[in-house]
Amino acid sequence: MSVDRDQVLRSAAALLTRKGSATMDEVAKAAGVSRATLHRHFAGRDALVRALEDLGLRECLAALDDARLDEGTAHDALRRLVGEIQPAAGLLAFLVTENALFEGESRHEGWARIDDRMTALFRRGQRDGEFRIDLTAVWLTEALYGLISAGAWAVLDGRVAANDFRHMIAELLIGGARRREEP
Amino acid sequence: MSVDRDQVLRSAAALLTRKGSATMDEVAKAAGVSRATLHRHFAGRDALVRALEDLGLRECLAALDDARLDEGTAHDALRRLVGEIQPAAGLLAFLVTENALFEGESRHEGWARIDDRMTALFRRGQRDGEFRIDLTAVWLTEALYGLISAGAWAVLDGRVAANDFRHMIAELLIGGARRREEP
DNA sequence: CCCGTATGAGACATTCCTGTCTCACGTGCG
DNA sequence: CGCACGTGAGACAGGAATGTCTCATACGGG
Repeated sequence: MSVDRDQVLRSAAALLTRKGSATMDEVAKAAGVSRATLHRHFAGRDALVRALEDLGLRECLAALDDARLDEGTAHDALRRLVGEIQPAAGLLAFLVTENALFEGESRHEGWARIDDRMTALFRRGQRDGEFRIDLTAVWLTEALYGLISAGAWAVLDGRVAANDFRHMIAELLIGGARRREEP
Repeated sequence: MSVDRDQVLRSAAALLTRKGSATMDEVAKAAGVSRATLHRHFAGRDALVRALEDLGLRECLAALDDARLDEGTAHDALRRLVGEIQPAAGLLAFLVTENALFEGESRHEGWARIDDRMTALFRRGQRDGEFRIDLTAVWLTEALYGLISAGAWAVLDGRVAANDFRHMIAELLIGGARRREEP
């Protein structure tokens, strides 16, 4: 009977990513609830986006924790991260795209911490000689966001199987598209 | 005196990518023109998005032509493509993100042709043994879109230098982040 | 069983956006 | 100079979206 708040947010993210001008009515329909109920849970569009931020932030932090980024090789940590973050990929795609992460001129504070942890992973990989250094850690972080978003959309559109999400993203980011003699 | 139509469209794309719910008034302000003038050039929001589609389509097709995708190695063709498409990266980021490319259920016809040409490049690279085959050509195409968008945003935010755009994207896509002994 | 709780449907006033119009101003050209 | 053209600023009505409200209904616990 009770509405699944997180599920509503996920539907909203999926819709808003593809149609940023969607109205509250459309969001409600997409989530399968009435506009009245949507308003009971989220005071307005701003509150809805805020809630999306919060949920995305929490899920990303949880994924970062579960991925144990400082254990093992940076390669393996990155693979774990992509796998752990997959459930939040849709939310992430929305948040990365939308200005939601920016307040004023600088990035959302909580988001900056996520950025930092990811960048730190790439830096560790570079220090340990696992990652090349001509591609900056900051760029690798941005690229990871971009690939996760692209992966989320590709899965939604049926262009990539959900089961391949982790492999496609992690292997492309780590090893690139070049064919190699030795694995 | 006369308004630069393409410049208005580029400003609109940059704004709409980050704030999909922006109003015509905000678009006009961002482009540095009055709302009246914006309306004189684009009948309404739909017409504006249509014009964005057209411009993006034209620039991407031009980039594809100039990149001569079927000449030389697939690696080099990809590098040329990324370089040629950089001026259109902002537009592309908007079009990839927004539902603009979808009409009904299937992708915009003109866009499907661009997709095909890019995918064909990756397939050629796979046939010639340049690209690995465990990452599908369709995914590599999607990933290229994602990386171009991420690159456009990173440049806009000053996180990556404009001059590094081509290298960061092409090298990451081709070679990945892994450090190698032999180049 | 009955009551509390949460939802869906719809009405409503208000606010905001849109699309169009008019008028004044500045620029370029003949 | 005088004219044509394009623009900025603002007013305006119409419409769409928002936010709030009421009422009926369905479910679930006590």
